[in-house]
Amino acid sequence: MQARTPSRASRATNQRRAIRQVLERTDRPLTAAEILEGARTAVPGMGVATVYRAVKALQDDGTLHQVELPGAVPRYELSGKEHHHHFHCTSCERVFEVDACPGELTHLAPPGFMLEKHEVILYGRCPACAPRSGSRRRAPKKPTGT
Amino acid sequence: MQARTPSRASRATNQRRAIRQVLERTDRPLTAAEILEGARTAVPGMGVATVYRAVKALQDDGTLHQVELPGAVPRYELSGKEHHHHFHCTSCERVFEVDACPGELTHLAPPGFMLEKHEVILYGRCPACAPRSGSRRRAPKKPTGT
DNA sequence: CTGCTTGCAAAACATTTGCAATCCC
DNA sequence: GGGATTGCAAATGTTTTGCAAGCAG
Repeated sequence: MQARTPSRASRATNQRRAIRQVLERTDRPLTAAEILEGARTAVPGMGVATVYRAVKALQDDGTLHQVELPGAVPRYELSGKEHHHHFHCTSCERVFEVDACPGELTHLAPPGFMLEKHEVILYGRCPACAPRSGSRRRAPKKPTGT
Repeated sequence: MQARTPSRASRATNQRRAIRQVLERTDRPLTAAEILEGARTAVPGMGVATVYRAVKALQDDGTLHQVELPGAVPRYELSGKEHHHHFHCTSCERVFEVDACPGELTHLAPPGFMLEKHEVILYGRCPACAPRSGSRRRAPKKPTGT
């Protein structure tokens, strides 16, 4: 009943393509700085502003999602995933996806408060930073912001 | 084996006293801006830097505690409370204490991850912002930072 | 007095925005 | 060609820090 709305405000540029690819290649939410670093391998001259603007456009676009964590710079991950939470490594500061969820938490809200949603963040050591028996993964590297 | 260390780096100044009082009078975590506003009724000329430095000193002191929430400016609350979480009102942005806890969440951590602690944040409407049957409390007022 | 504290202003960070040049369609 | 997009730099908003003056002990 309606032709494709061609008025998509989003254009396919090299930088946006690069940004999306970085997110697709990684299995964890990335900070703007991490995205920039990764995207620059494809588009060397990319500036910070572009990352922020593209990330915003891709959010409106529904392509990606912002992940806000306590006392940390926001991360971005591709949309389409099911309800999940995150694990924040206290050593390398990287954030990982956690597909589990404690479930309904309505009963935790004090009387008079209307619960709309919840957020659960787990803290600890990721496999690469675990004290012993650490699996051999990427070397930990702290993101710029904290 | 050692006398009381009198070298307590913390002195009792009007501004620190004022800051502590503001926290004591309020039953919810406050932002630096909220603390400053409240403390200025007692010490009119107080500057922002003093709030941040005092808050830091009072943290080392063990007097208060920093509450970090996703995408929000940090709040501060008095220490000594038991393990609890927070409710972040999506309307007035104020943060409230929640004495409940979903309990042990070790089972949520993916294999290979060592869980050290967890954080649960509830979002929704506080009693003052609830759509209907709202109890008559302080008028909502958004804090400066977001 | 001694040196921790304070207020002011500048600095540090992360993110946003103005603007002219550039690229997509 | 026209408008969305980009890079640069300046602007924001929040927290930190340098420094000289002030206050607590």
